Amino acid sequence: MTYWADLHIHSRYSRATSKNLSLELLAAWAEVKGIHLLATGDCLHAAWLTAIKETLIPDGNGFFILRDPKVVAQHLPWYHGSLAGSTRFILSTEISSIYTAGGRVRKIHNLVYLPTVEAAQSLRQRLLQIGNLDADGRPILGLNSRDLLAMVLDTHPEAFLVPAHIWTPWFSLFGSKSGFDTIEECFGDLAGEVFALETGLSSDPEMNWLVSALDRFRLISNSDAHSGEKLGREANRFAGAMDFAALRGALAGTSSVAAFLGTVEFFPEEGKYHLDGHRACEVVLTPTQTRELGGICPRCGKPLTLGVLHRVYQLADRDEPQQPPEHPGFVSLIPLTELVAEVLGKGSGTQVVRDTYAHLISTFGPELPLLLEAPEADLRSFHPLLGEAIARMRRGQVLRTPGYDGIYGRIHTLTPEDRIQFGTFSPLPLKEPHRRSRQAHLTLDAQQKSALPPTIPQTLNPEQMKAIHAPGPLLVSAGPGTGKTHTLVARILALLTHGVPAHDILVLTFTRKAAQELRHRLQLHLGPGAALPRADTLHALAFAALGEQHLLLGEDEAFALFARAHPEYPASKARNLYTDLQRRRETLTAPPDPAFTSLKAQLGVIDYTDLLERWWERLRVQPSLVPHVLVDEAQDLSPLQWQLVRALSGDDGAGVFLIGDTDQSIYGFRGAAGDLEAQAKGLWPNLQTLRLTCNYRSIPTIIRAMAPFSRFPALHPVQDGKGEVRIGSFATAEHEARWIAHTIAAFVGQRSHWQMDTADTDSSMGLGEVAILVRVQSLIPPFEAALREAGVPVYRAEGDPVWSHPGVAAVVATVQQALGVETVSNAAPHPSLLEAGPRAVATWLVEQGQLVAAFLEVAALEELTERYTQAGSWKALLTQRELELANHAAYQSAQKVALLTIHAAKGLEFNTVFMPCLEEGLLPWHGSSEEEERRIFYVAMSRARQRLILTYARQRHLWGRVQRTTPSRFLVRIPQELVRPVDERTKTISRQLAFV
DNA sequence: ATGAACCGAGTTTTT
DNA sequence: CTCGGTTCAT
Repeated sequence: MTYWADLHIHSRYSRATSKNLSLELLAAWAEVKGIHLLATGDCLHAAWLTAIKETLIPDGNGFFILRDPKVVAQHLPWYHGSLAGSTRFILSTEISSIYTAGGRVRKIHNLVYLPTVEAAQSLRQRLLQIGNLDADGRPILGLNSRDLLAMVLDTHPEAFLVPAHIWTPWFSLFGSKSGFDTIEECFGDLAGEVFALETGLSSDPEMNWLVSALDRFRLISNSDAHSGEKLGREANRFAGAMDFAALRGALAGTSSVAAFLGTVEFFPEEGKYHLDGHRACEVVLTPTQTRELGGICPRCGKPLTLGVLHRVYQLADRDEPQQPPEHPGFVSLIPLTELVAEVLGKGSGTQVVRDTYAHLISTFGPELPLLLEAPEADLRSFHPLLGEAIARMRRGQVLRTPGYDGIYGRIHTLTPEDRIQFGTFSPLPLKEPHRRSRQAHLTLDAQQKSALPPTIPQTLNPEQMKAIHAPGPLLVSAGPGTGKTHTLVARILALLTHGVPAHDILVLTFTRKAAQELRHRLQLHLGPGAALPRADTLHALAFAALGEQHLLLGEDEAFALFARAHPEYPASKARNLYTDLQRRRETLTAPPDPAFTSLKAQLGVIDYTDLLERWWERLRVQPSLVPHVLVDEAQDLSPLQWQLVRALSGDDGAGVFLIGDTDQSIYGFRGAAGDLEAQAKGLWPNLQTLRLTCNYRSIPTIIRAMAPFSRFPALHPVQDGKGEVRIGSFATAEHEARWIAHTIAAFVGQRSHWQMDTADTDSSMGLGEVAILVRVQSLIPPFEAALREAGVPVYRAEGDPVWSHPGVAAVVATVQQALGVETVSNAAPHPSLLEAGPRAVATWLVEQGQLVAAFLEVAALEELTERYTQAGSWKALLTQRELELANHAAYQSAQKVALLTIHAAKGLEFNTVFMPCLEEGLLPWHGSSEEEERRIFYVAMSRARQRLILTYARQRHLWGRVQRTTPSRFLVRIPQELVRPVDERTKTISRQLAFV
């Protein structure tokens, strides 16, 4: 069994606490929060200890339970669900030690845990000799930490001590003002008796992983709550029996039956001393920047106030966080009240926020599981913006404005643009989340071995349910918006629930991003620290399986080698011959190419297709079957990849689960193998096929408009919100672009100018909810220009904005200089790469292209690595933390109108989608197959939730010439009765704004 | 060998 | 139009 524990709170007898705090109230709040084990806090205080003895009784395992569980119900009148009164308590207190050591005044807070009331009374007796225990729930004693620990250990063999919020400046073990630099300095000969540390609200485990001296400690996180509302804002997850000895064993790492599974945390930037700076000078600096400035404020010339991050860096002996193998992970959260307050644009103490909180808890259950794993679709149907906010929080897509010099940091999930759009809305429409048929909760298999029983999401419709339990080989044909990933994740969780070990499950995705997303979602369900099934791309698995003895070529380098291997090919044809060869290798129709193959072998390099080919060869010689292989986006598999899936999963395919949608196969040019069902049946004739037909994304009108573009019967709409499909025609491409730009600008700027639909008050045009989707990149610039002219911020999916970060730019410049090349790469390095050291970085740089041309001749990776290393260490120039900060800063600008190719928009969704340039030759693209173009059209339409606006121009400046155009043949396929033309009224406004 | 003039086509993108 | 590749001229 697993449980959540909050091991640091205070009673009403501590300073600045809520005066109505009682154990019953705390128990009730713990239940609402999803906390199973709660510290009593203040257990050495006479009055609180009396309350503990009166209200609680020992549970026989070193914890305490309510004497009368029924009393909790009356403590939260706003909560209409039932409360079981099952919260357990652990006797605890925080002690503030103020003493002199090493010639300095030390102020240290420590947490103490005790298994029996007798132990608490005995410790109380001893500490009464030293100071007053009843003046404050958190006693202040002139007792040094080492001696306190000695007394604790002497009190009861199982009693233990945990240094509290170790990085805060004023009262902690490592505090910059009055702390120590090492555990040993603080605890002396007893340092070995300390096995856990509380990281506190302003640091997270990752920061602590910079300090190798902390590797041996478990890092716990607690709320330090002074009121019921604040319980569980940070908390710890444990597996194993709920008893004191097991808990202690889990934290000490000495238990074989209990385990510490990690924490939920605040985003540490929220802390008010996170970064360095000067409040008055409005100067905020990262530790590296501070160091570069010699610790002096560039504005006033006085020493800067150093933050927690700086203090961590001072004691750090690593340049990048390194997670010790025995350390579980963590998840960063924002308290639900804060999220609701942000969504509503109200203060977190207001009545409407409380009411909404109450409604959410009553609907979805306790807060922690809600934040961690409530299905996004349900949250969105409760309230779209709240769903979005929680989704962003889970992805870590939060806006972090780090705190400094006493100023609290801010964590937001919504941008100012979102605020403008949504801020004026009425409060949450308190409607029930859409009810999908709920099925009985799966009963846990009795012999289920997993230490951590995952819960299968309870929101699955009957089709999805079938897809989760049907035996393999199984193909699930999942149209757009039908809950593809949801179903995939649920199937994985069902396997785990039935006792399949994580390592018997392999999930294949097409992009690393998709793999990451899946791992993230699984982790959310399974909890931090749980064993996750392998989820990765075939290429990544092949790379790992083959070992890293070869340099992996980028596309350009591979082509350069191909051309060199075939000097007889005219340059004009070589590129085509190369792409043709690569596609034929993917489709298993390529004749051997000895010249190319041997040149690669000679140079010790491989290309991406080689990865797959070699792995397949290897698997044929040394089969290595995985009992359960699940394939996401199966329509994108090439025949070569199909063979690999088969090689991994065996001929009977009993463990094979494929999910995808033939209608969304738009990567034919890359060798994707056409008809999904035919391909799969070809490999496993006994394949069973299911289809998901309920679309949770789009309104009925859009779904009906999409239907003619699908080979399958129309999807069943679940959403019933308002919206529309519109078609507009314009005299010229310029008019089209300006109309779209002004339509968006007018709506964004002044809602009153929005005339498309006078009844419109929904959220469908919020910035960040609008996309303009085009067939080819070259169509993007005119729209970008028109939007900028209209003052609308634009997002273009071009290279990762992290490259504009000064630290990253410095690294790039250094590498360029050292290697004598002009460009390095447009792709962002994965943070894990930075941990892996210079060799990995060098390999990555080579993979990314441009560098191979310079280095193929010298070939040896060692030389590359050495030259790179001489150029200056990557680590010295850029820490992972800063890279992340840069990423987040970049994200602050991702809430804009998205201007994307349809291919790039695959898998995304928007409330409003504009599809311009719908002209023959552009969509369908001339020279492409009508089938593939049809699917591209379908993918684009199906991105829209509420509003889909299709436009074309009758005249377009293209390729240096003004061309007359004809409307796309696809437009007439849309049933005209569904379409509202761009009408006169709108045109009038458009004319004023845009037409000449 | 290098440079000017000429010609023809123009996607999508991940590993 | 713009880019790359080919061709033709020096």
